Formats: sequence, C-alpha cells, structure tokens
Amino acid sequence: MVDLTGPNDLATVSRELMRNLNTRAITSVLFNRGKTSRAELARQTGLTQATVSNITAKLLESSLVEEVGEGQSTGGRKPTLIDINRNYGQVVGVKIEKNFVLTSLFDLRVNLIDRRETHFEEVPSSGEVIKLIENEVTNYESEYNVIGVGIGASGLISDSGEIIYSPILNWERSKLGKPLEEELSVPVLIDNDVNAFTLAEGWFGAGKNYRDFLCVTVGEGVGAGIVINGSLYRGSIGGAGEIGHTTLNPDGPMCRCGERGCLEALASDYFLVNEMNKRGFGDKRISTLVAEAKEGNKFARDIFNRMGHNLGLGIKNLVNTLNPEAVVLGGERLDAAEFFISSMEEEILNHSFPQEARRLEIVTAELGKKAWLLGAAILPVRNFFSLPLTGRKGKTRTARTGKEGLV
Amino acid sequence: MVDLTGPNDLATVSRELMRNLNTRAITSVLFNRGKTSRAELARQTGLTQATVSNITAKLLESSLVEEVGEGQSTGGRKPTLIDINRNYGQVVGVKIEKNFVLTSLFDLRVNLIDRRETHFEEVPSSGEVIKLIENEVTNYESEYNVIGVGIGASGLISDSGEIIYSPILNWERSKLGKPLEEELSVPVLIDNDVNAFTLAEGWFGAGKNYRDFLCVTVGEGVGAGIVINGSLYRGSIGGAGEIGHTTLNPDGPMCRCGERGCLEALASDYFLVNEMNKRGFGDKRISTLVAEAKEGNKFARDIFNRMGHNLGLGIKNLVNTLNPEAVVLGGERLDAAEFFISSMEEEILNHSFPQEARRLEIVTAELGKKAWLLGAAILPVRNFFSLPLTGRKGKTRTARTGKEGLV
DNA sequence: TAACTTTAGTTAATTAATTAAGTAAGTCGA
DNA sequence: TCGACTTACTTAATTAATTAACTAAAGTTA
Repeated sequence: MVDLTGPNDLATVSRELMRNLNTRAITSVLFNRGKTSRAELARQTGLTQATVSNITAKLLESSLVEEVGEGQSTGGRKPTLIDINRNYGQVVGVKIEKNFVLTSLFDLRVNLIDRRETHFEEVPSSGEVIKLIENEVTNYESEYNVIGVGIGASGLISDSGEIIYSPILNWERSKLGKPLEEELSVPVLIDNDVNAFTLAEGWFGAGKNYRDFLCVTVGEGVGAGIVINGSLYRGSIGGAGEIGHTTLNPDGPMCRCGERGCLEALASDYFLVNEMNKRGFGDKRISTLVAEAKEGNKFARDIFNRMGHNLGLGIKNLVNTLNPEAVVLGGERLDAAEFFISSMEEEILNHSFPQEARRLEIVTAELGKKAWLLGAAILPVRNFFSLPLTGRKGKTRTARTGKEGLV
Repeated sequence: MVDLTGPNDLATVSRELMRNLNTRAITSVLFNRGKTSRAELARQTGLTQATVSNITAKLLESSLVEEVGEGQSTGGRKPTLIDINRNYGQVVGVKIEKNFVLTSLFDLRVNLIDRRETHFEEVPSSGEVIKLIENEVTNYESEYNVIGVGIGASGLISDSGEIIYSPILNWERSKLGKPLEEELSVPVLIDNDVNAFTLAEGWFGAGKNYRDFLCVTVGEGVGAGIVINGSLYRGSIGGAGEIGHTTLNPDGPMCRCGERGCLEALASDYFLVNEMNKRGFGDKRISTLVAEAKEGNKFARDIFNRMGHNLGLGIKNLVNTLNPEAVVLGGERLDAAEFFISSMEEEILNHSFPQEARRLEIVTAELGKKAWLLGAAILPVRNFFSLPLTGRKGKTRTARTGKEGLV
C-alpha cells in the first residue's frame, strides 16, 4: 500500500499504469512459482479471473509467457498451466574488480548460461572496461537476444549509472552507463556491488522472506545493503550502506581513510592483516590465517574473535538505527564465519534492545560468490519486468539488435 | 514509481483503488496549495481535466471540499476555485509526557483550535491516561465533529498502537489504541513521539523539501526519525531511529542503560548534567547551564562544544549509513544550539564522505515545541485523507458520534 | 449412469480512466 | 466593438478494471 506520509505524495494512476502494474503482478507470480494456472494467478494476485485471462492473452500474444500443458484436476476442470518463456531473452551480468572483470549471460529466470573472466595486469581504465563489455555483449548478441546489461562495481554510483567515486578502482566521475547504452542499444544498469549482492540474496537467498533486512558483507572492506519495505534503499546519492567508515571508537586504530576507529579498521581484511603484523605472523595472506584458525591456533582464533566482537558492535548500531527483521552476513570472509560469528552475535543480541533483538534473525548468505554476478544480472531482469508491454516483440532467440527491450 | 525490487512485489490496482489514489492526489494538492482551480489541479496531479472534474464533483457532493469563488483570469475564462472544507471535521492530538498530558484540537488543515494541559503528581498509569483522553475527546465531540485521534509517546510502539515498552513512562505492553478506539468509535493512531515530531517537520517545517531526511532530536534523550522516499520508516517493530543507545565509544562513560559510550551518554541532558557534576556546578538545572553559556562561561561553552562534537560523530555514522539529503536538528536542547551546532557540523562534514557531505544539508527544526502535538494531530489527518470516500458523510460541524471517518 | 459439486475459464454490464472534440467565458489587438 | 486567441471546463467514445452470470470439464455420489 502506498503510504500518504506527506501531503506531497501525488501518486496518480491511469488506466495504462493500472494495466502495467497488474501485468507486472502476474509476471511476478509466474517468475516466483513457475507453471501456474490462470485461476491460481487470480488467487495469488487478488485480481479477478476475467482480468487475468485478459492480461495473459496479451502476454501469450507477445510470447513473453507460454502455455505449458495441463495440471492435475483437484475436483474440477483441469487447469491450463502458463509459464514465463525463459528463452524470450537473455541478460548480461558484469562484475568489475580491481584486477579482473567477470561477464556472464543469464536467462530471464536468472539461470546462468555462460560465464567469462578477463584478467588485467593493472587496474584498468573505465574506457578499457567499456570496450571489454561492449565486445562481450556484441559477442553474445550473435547467438542470443540480449535485452539488458547489469553491472556491479564498488563505490558510490549515481542513479544515472555514473560512478561518482570508487576508491578501489581509483575511478572518479566515470561514465559507464550512458556510453555503453548508446553503443549497445539495450538498457545498461549499474549499481554498487554490495547492493547487487543484497538484491541476489533478497530475490533468491537468505533474505527472500524478509521485507526489512540488512545485508552486511565482510571482505576487503565492510559494506551493507539496506532493504526497506522490500525495496533496496540507495540513499540520496547512492551512498546508503557505506558503513565501512562509520566510527566505532574515536580512540581506536588508524584506518586507511585517515580517521580512527572506523568499522573497516576494526572488522575487515585490513584489520586481519594489521593484527597478523602485530602478532608477528610471517605469512600475511588471509588464507593462511584462516587455515591457522582451522588448525586451532589460539592467536588466529583470538583475532577472528575480536573481529567478530567489533563487527557485532557495528551491526548493533545499525540494528538499533534501522530495526530490521534480519541481518544477512555475507562476503568473502564468510569462509571464516565459524571463528567470528558467535562473538558477533553475542555483541548484537546482548547490546541491542531486548525487544528488538528478540525478533531479529541473524543468518548467513546462501548464494556465496555467485551472488555478486547474479545480483548484477537481476538489475536488467527487474528493469525488463517493470517495463510496459509495448515495445516487447515476440521474437525468441532470433533478434540481433537487442533493441526489443527498449520502449 | 513503484520499484519492482523483488519478485515478491505484487501491487495490483483495481478501478476502485485507482479512483482512491487519484482522489487522494487531488486532496493532497488542495491541502498543500489551498484554493486551486480544476485546471490547475489537473496540471499539478497529471490527471486529465475530465477526471479532475469528475472527482471534484464527488468531493463537492460529500462537502469535504467546497467551491470558494473565482480566481483571476490569465487570458481566458475565470477559474472556479476549490478548497478543502477545513471545518468538515476536527482531529484531537495528544502528547503523553512523564508528568503531564497535552490534549489539543486541530482542524483538517492542522490549524490549532484548542489546547489543554493536565498535570500529574506522579507518572500516571495507562488506564488513567486512557480515561483522560476519553473525557477530553467526548468533551470536544459535544461541539465538534471529531474524526480521529493521534497520540505521541516515547518508546517502542507497535503498528497496532500498542506501547511495547516505554522507559520514561515505565509502561510495558500497554494497550492504548484499541480500548480508546472501541470507546470513542473514531480511529485512534499512536506513534513514537520522535516520529510524530519528524512528521510535523516533514509536512510543515524544515523537512518539507526533502524526500530522504533524518530528524534528530536532542533533549532528555536522543532520538531520530527516518524519512525514506517521503515515508516515515518505522522498522520491523517500530524501533527504527532508536539511536540513543548506539555505541560511539566502547571505552566511553557509563550510560544509564548499563552500557558504555552510548550516544545518549555523550550527547543529551544526561550528558550535560553529568558534566556539570564533574565541573562542580552548584546548580544542576540545564537552564542554568544554558544561561551560563550565554553569559560566556568557558566551562559551560566547553561542555556544549564537546556535546556537539559527540553528537556530530553519532550523526556522521547515521549519514554514512543512510545517505540522506538533509539532517534536521530538533528537540528541547535546540535552545542552546548556538553553542554546539558548529562543532557538530564540523564533525559531520569533515568526517563523512566528501561527496555525500557536499550534498548534505544541516538545518534546524522550524516548528519548535509545537511540533510534538502537531505531529500527533497529523496522524489522524493523514489517515483520514488516505481513506476512500465511502463512509465520509457530508455533515459539517453537526455530527456527534464521530463515526463518519470510519469505513 | 445421471445428477450434483467443484474448479477453470469466458462473456456481459457497469465504472472510471483516457483522448478528442466540444462549449463557456474571459483577454487582447486592430 | 468585433474577431482571434486563451484558458476553464464538459461531453462523447474508447479502454480496462469490476461483478455477476455464464459455459466447460473434470470429480463425487446416489
């Protein structure tokens, strides 16, 4: 329900928008449930059977959905089952990293079709990355009907797909979306990588049953994706969830950002490496620390334990501020979760309001590494299903231009 | 636009809902602008003139709006002006405090009509407060058409209007909404007092131009109201914005909650009193400290300065997490704002991401004390305007039961 | 096996949006 | 002062939702 919070809320609805929203509700249910009868669609969406018949007729005509046989009778006429035509079109998902770029192809149900990796000796310029993505997409287009591209990258990313600033990539004010969109003629959607990760866990993973949850990733840095009322919240300039440099302790250790006691200085790979230095570990690779902890090394265990404590303190602050239903913990360092999750949980649950904590669920991400690419691919899929039907053409696996998804 | 963030989003729209939403859009514009022509309403809402004529006809019939003369011609036919009939009904706003209860009557435009105060020797029970509100509302009903009651109180308040826990009032699991609603037969809406304050500033005060803003109140405690996409965010159990006990410094001073270094222990009246103790102030009233600061007392100024620094640190964490467009600073301690706002601002702006800070506006609340009651009164007004037209009867200033607003 | 019940899906009449074309009532320039 | 233009508002036809009544095709029971 739309919430008239301020008198500035002017959501008006036209016949056309009504039709689009109802069409989307139907494709949503099909997306979630797979094969479904018209009658069941009516029950699931709350629309009338007549309306469902009407809308599905149009969808069948466009070939975005298809009839896929009959279901079992439950005491009456057999239902005709309908499903999304997953081969109607494909999307490209991209993850940009410091030293490599992952490109991949997914179908409309977000199943992986193909995956490629390109390594770079040094951090590539945005121009190089644009060129690479262009080539990969054009390549896919010779065989598939690419209806959109989704890109995940670290840093602040504006609504219009401009990378405002990315400390890891060392890019500033780099336009990625517009040039790619102009060249490729399909929608190109860019978002922060942690947001993409959160989207993937929210659609298919540990977050799928929550309307309000936080997804905290721990690895080289610490980030958070914020889901409020089932929607990813991006903030006024896409900076929501940038919790890495929130202050946990003004007297704490120096962070690479120049401040003291940032969450990232207290709970990330940066923290782990610093601690390994302090404790005189010879080998400074994280994998070694994880291995040592697994073998029972007290110092290693203690480091993770303290990281969990710090992370818990940071998450506790988030929980008290946002009061989510759940916290999903993800990121590369989940490989050592067993060594820091209990001290983390203790800190969160003991030090947040008991009433809030009682309802708070703390779970680990379910999709692993692939969530990053999956989330990037979800961006154009989501975009596609929220477009009006006009402009979608019924050509399956044949189109070359990929322009069908554009309105 | 509705954002299809997850495939679970099933917002369907019926003819009826379409009509309700469009009606709301029109009453919204009237609410904001006052006297407006049908043509201007069409421009403002994006609806067609035909639709606006249609809807306003129904609204005029119900007497919720009225024709109020003609406007100036701008080169064509004179517009017939329409406005909300502010005397269609009235709402009661209530603020519950430790030692007193404020009750008030507002018209539909949320203009104050009447205000009363009832003092208690000691903290009243919820039963006593229910009785009091019941009497006041019944009293108003003899003269006015009360269409709803809004209540603001501190603590965690569930969606259903139950006070889950209120440390200041020492109430736990107290039902206020349901018994009152049954007795009075008008909608009774309860929310956290900081949320009500935020609503008031968002509708009429310093927040009215922002879609994403935080409203931080400083007084006996520290609280925050979170507005995201123009909607107040309450969290999964109404606990969003409870920032008073987020940890700023694990090695900081003890807080009354038993933890160390909470924001409340570092930036509230509690902090000020503790500091006055430390510095050996004889008189421990806050008003004295403010007076001393005004007279240039170095110690007093220093205390406020440090409070501003701490508060800034806490707000900086919020800003990095939520990336709002603006922070609205309010609460009782705004009377000493001049002594802590600069150190607060410095901390926020210097230590949040430069890009975010550049777009961040820090402003002070505009409505002062009256925002608490005003916000409480907005709750039923908002509720009333989001109801469908059915059930609203055209009797103005005559009804006795107040049931007209219910569907 | 015929009659009844249940479930699936379609058709007809009403409502409320749209666009498009109309009427109403003013200003303005020659 | 008369016609041309503007602006405000209404009316008519189309679209897409609703409800209600229908047909279709199964299962269930007497």
